[in-house]
Amino acid sequence: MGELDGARDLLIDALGRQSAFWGVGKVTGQLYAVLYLSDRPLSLGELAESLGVTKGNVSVAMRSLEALGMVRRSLPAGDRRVFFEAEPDVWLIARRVLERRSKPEFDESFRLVDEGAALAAAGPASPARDFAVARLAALQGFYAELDAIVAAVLRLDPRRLARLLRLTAGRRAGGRAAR
Amino acid sequence: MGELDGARDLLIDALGRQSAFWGVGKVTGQLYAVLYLSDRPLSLGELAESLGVTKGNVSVAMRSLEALGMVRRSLPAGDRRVFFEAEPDVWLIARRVLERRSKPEFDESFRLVDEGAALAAAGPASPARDFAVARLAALQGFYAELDAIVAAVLRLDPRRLARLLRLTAGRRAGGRAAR
DNA sequence: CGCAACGTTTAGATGGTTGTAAACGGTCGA
DNA sequence: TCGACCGTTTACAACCATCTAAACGTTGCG
Repeated sequence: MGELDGARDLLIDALGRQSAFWGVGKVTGQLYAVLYLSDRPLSLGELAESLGVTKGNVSVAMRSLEALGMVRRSLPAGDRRVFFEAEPDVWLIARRVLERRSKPEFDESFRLVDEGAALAAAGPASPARDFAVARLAALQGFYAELDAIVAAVLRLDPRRLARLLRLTAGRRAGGRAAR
Repeated sequence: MGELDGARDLLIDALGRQSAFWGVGKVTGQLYAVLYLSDRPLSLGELAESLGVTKGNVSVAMRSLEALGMVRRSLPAGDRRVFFEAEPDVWLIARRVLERRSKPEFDESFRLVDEGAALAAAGPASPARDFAVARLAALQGFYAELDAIVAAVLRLDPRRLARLLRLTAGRRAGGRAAR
């Protein structure tokens, strides 16, 4: 079991870094790592002990994980404890996070840029205004393209998408890689 | 000029939100917004005044913006002031940020997962080990696919990429009109 | 009943980030 | 060479997120 524990510690480190980097808190990712490698659901107390943190800390972190759809809660009959198990489909998780967390923030900026572009276009003509209008139009184009990419990532089968992009990248953008 | 100022304030808000969301600090994005809409380079003092923050604050923020390749510094002959202008290619910026900031963090996690997978595979066979090995293999697949997507975004022309993905998405799911 | 186990909530400490204010150093013009 | 102007750096204050510890409410069991 030594190697398994070592592997688990490495994953705890890896996912803890990731979750901290994406602004979701360190223990959040660490808890997911523990559940991801566990072949049975774990109770809140077990999770707390496995990371050496308090139950209160785990309690709030699990709420975030549930909100992101990263874990499921199960309540066995005849047991007061609540058990958690990891959602194993990491692509599903990535899509959900992108959709529920990044997308709204992104859309709000998009809306503000649209509003600003309309406002600037309504102003009296001047060199400064023309410059700003052109810049805002370029920014709108960027947002639109980014939106298309995000939409594709959200809707396409990731395996197919990765292969498609690998092919296109290999051909240096220009070949027809359809099949 | 009223409409222009309004539009500028909206962009300051939009990009300030974005930069704060991506963990780069609020004023950083705000400063870029000011420069992005300015038809002439601005000095550090002008930037500080336009946002109502101190010059010291602007000084450090501009350092970050330079490190990300989001602004350029120009030193006109016969003027002690330093002037800044925005890099206008937002796709170029997005790619650079993805490359210099997200990619290393992502690669480090990838490496740790690889290491963990190798370690787990080396351990004595058991149901728990087989489970963990399978899970880690799935995670490695996820990272590999994600890597392919990121590589494509980094290398392809964004306009072509957006169109390609729009087409593919349209063929697979219902057509999605651009905004 | 009363106790024990469990998860949740709250108050407080702690650390990291972000901003200000002011001292500092360098450079140009008079 | 003096003085004014700029940008940079430093020290410090304010804030926000995160964690712990402990009180709390609930539930099952003897």
